[in-house]
Amino acid sequence: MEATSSLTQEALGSEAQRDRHRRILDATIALASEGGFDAVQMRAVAERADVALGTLYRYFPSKVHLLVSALAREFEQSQAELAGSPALGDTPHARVMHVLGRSTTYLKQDPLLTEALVRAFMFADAGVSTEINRVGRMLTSALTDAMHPGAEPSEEDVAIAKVIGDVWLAALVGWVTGRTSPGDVEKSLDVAARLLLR
Amino acid sequence: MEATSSLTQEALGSEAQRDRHRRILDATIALASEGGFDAVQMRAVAERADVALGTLYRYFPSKVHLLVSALAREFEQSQAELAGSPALGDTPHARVMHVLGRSTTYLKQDPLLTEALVRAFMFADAGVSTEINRVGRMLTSALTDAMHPGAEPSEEDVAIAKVIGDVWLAALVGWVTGRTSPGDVEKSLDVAARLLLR
DNA sequence: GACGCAACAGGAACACGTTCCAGTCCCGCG
DNA sequence: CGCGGGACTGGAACGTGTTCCTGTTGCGTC
Repeated sequence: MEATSSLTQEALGSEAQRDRHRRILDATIALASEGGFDAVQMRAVAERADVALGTLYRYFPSKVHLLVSALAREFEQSQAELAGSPALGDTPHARVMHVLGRSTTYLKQDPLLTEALVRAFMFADAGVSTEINRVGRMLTSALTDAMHPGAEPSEEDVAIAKVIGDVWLAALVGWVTGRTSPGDVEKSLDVAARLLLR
Repeated sequence: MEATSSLTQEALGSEAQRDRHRRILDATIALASEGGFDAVQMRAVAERADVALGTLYRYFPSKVHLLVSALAREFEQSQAELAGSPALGDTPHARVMHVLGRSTTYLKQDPLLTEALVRAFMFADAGVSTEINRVGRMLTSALTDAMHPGAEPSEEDVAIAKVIGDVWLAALVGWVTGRTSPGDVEKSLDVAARLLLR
């Protein structure tokens, strides 16, 4: 296996370039954690990552690309961490809620980072659909696996997982835009999962 | 009843002010229809509405407020137009899809306007939650009424309507960000409604 | 009709995303 | 070692959302 986990689809040539790439994403996550979407300013990212502004734009063509790429890396890391611990629970509903609860708990711990990433997700256009679809697939497969561990998901399982993903997204939007509380996110998900998994 | 339908929560004093308010929202809708979110530039809105930039900001404290207010007015108007024509269909699923199909058809006719409004919805913060919740309530009650016409909606009806609203939002986001087609919006909604209304 | 004041017009100024350019550095190749 | 070209730096510059300031106008009050 590769040593450095494919950070994006394109392989960067030199070691120095991989390092710049990593520093930029690190700086992005750090700034987002500290001050949310607005604090991720391109000049600030460049300065903290110790690259010139033009270089930052050479690596990521826009702020949204940058944030979505950072989101994808974080999501991948957390999924990798969780890969070893299966969803607990006796019913599909319980296991799905376990998976969703873990993710939501993680997001709640870093509300500003969540705000930045969700906002970027919302503002993305077709140009970043690759990264976005990657995140969507990871979530869908995590949910279908929780519904029926180890089994090949049926078409209906996938449809249900997608609906739950939609509810999750809408609930996150409500939360990061300050209209609902993080508790409401889990409540919405519980209601949706109950309605869908019966 | 009032003659001029409360455009926002606050009543504007003079006739001239109500007229400015209307002109501003008209200009917003027109620019959004022509060029989407990016074309709704505050200077352009001010010029087309024939008000000064400072005046525009006196009426609407941000571009997002402006767009969400415009969305609320449009939504209210379309709901008022549709109030006379009940949802057709023999089952809750059919009636809900009829309601959703009408709205989606309407949105498809004006994709740039839809893009502008959905983007604004996504970028809104707590300051515009009043308008946003108004839109959400209108949608929810339209759906619960389609599910069981004339009846008082049960708690479960409301929960189902909210999930469908979430799916609708997520599907619209996918569409306006260029990741899916308008046809996919209706497909997602159909799948969700089928899963929920059984 | 005169006064006072809030709203408005016109426009400058600032912040941040984005683009662009001139000069410099690094690295492989002859 | 010297060259050439791509990558990087530093910084200027532009567009648009937002703020602010100054002067003017409309309108209710006396």
